[in-house]
Amino acid sequence: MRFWLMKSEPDVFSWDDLVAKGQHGEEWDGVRNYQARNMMRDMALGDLIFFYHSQTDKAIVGICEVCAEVHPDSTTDDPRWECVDVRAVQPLPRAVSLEMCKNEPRLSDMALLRQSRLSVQPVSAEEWAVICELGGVQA
DNA sequence: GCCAACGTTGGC
DNA sequence: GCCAACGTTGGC
Repeated sequence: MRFWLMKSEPDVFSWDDLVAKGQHGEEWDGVRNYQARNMMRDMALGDLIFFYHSQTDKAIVGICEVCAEVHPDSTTDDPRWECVDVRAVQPLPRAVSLEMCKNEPRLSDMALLRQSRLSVQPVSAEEWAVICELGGVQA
């Protein structure tokens, strides 16, 4: 099992929106970036994903999981674009802000900090554990 | 609202 | 295949 992080603008699609989708989850459509798409191609059922609110929040707010592996993005006819489906697992008791990540030396290599524009990114097992700790979640 | 970073497009 | 122009994302 691997770990990932996905970004969404809460005004467009928020954590609460994902929770409202229930067990069927939601297609993570709209990605038009090869690097991000390639990450989704590498995802397996049950992989865990941090849900990050960009722009207004700038914080990791929840954990979701892959509930359907990569398939064509239903929002385009362009066969280049594929995506996975995700569903909410649990919110973080304490949101982990971007600033908290910056202030944590063990997270200094995170893609979130080094490649701020990448919307789907890998998270190492170590980084996952640190963020769970900061967020008040049993890893 | 600005700007840095960076991805994409298209002319040559 | 290079590079200038341009568009988008996201932090500040």
